[in-house]
Amino acid sequence: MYNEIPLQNLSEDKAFDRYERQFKALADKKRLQIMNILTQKGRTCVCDLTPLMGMTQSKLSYHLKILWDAGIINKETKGTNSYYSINTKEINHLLSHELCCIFKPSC
Amino acid sequence: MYNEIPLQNLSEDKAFDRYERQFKALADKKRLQIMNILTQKGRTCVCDLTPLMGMTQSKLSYHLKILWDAGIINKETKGTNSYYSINTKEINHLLSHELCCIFKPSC
DNA sequence: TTATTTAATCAAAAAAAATTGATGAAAGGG
DNA sequence: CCCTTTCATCAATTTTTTTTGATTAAATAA
Repeated sequence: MYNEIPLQNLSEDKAFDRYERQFKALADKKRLQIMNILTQKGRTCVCDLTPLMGMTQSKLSYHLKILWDAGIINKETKGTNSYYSINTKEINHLLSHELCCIFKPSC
Repeated sequence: MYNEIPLQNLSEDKAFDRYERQFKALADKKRLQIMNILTQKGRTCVCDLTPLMGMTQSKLSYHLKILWDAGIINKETKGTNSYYSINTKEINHLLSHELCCIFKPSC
């Protein structure tokens, strides 16, 4: 029993992989706070983000990587600094207008 | 160091708890598939969902509870059967129109 | 009443994600 | 060149989530 091939899981399967990763990236309060700060302050470097988030640099880098891997934030390196910002297009694609307001400067 | 109170975390803090739980509920491919089936078939009982998802009843109940606890699906019991359906209002509140189409019958 | 069906829950095990502290790499400054 | 700053990554540990199989409860049919 339960060994039969499920009815779904053929084409949507791949698409859901991406959504799973993106929702997973947002499924953490600390990462939501990071998103919110990036929304309010715009492009921000890790050194400024660290005291704002009150977490160690190592932990912050870990969380930024998860958001970046999911494609919902952008990364830009200048000298020794890394600047992160919201990937507005991707966020608009994913979230409701109301929620986008929490993660978008224009609201 | 790192003992100072973060700038944020005062009012948004509570709000993000809810979003964290909802994104966490969506952050799993199996649960996304459940959402998609409920969208396409509408109100469905666990006994019909079980073969569609190809998973044990125990596991399915676990995942349904996570979605229900997050408030993104509705539950209705009739006799010994439990019927689940999308909470369209909550999903519209959370997700983009494009994504809602994947989780909404009307598209 | 007894047996059956449906679905929720529980405890233990397995798997995945987060935290910590240390190390390493790259860019600049002196 | 040496030193400092900034940030990413690594390995080990801790925490959280998921899976599994068994048990329980509620409704109902025989």
